[in-house]
Amino acid sequence: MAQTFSDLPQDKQQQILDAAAEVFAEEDYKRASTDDIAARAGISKGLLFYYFKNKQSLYLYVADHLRSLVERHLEKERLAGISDFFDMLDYGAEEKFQLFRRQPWILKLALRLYYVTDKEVASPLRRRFMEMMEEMWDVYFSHIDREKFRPEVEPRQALDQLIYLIDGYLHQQMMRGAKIDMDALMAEYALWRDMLRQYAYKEEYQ
Amino acid sequence: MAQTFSDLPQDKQQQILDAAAEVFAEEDYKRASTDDIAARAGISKGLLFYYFKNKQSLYLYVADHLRSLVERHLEKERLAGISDFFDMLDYGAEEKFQLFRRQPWILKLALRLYYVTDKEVASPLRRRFMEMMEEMWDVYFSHIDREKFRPEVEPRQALDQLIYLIDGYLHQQMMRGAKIDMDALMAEYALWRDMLRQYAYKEEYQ
DNA sequence: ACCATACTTGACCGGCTGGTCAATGAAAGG
DNA sequence: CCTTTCATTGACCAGCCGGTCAAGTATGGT
Repeated sequence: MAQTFSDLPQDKQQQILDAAAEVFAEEDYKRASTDDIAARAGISKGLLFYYFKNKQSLYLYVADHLRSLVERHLEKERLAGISDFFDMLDYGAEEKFQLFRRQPWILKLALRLYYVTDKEVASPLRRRFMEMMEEMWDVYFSHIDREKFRPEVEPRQALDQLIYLIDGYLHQQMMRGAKIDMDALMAEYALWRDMLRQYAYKEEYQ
Repeated sequence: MAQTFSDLPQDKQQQILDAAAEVFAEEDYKRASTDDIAARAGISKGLLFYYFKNKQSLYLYVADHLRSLVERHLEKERLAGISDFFDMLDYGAEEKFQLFRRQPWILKLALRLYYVTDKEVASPLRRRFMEMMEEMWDVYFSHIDREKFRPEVEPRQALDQLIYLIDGYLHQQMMRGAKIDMDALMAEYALWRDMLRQYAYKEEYQ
């Protein structure tokens, strides 16, 4: 976006961002039309392109906005006291589940972004997700207690596996066409966490 | 497709199917153009629409073709003798890895189809995947030895979890933009299988 | 009141693409 | 040959959509 957009009054920014997020959550990148976004935001298309160089940059802006929204939601203070890997997982999971339960559109949009394959935005989005993962690792997990792990198991690997499970599960649910049921997801999560702990932790820490 | 397409000589069918598969593997549903497909197949667009009612039905035809191709590849005789859940997993995995290693485009196309979000084709594709999963379950796993499982673990659940892991892993790899490394995937697979066995099987069958 | 600047509009353009169709060619049958 | 039937072509149409721009409106300073 240009300078100009961030100078707008909060509520007008919000109004445009909401419209864009809405349309981008409902439709494919290609099918999500800027006409539609402008109309829902109650502004002309010309103005939309006055704020944003093109559709792609609007898309990426929405993605960045979503990211910062999720990050802002996590209370960074509480996690300082957590040194157990699985406690940390629980903490992160709970915070996010809470957020998604309160504002389901966030999850809906996040999933769209996560599964985008359109070549015009896929690779910049990829980079963002990789960054987010790295940052998450650094902030949350880099100084957890490795002593509890079996020597042959890398904590990062265990985290990745949990991500895969969630990823695959959500994808499957999306394919079923069902609304994402947060309670069911939490139940599954608890199962996976226990399985992973059994696999990753030494006997005495189970 | 119409009657007419299946009456075509094999090599011409192949030529068109190959072109379509190629384009559909490279691009989004929306971006994959019928002009392009016709050109690559060496026929006119008019003829393409003479064979197929519309782009959607061509897409689904390609999907069905891929499915039958994969199914035909599995040797159904050998699996009759397998009653151990994890042996069966190994068997299925090996067969598919082999296929994908020999013809990487199959995996590439399959992934595109698997992650399609375009509303014009997403839901029919979904249905196909669900069917495939059910069929796979019936053929491969419905009569495996449940005795070895801990009573609280459902075999189907364990299978689903493995699927989630593979799904998530492949998606992550795609996001990295890397070509899918089949050897790395097999190594990961072996890990997951062992983890799952540890979790799902009674002590004495580990 | 005037002007300059910034904001806002919506008509418009051009490119792309799914799908159609009248016309042409080729085969088959008599 | 002639005719009927089928296969094949490619020009064409209509709709959609990203992006532009000349023109209009509001704002604020002087």
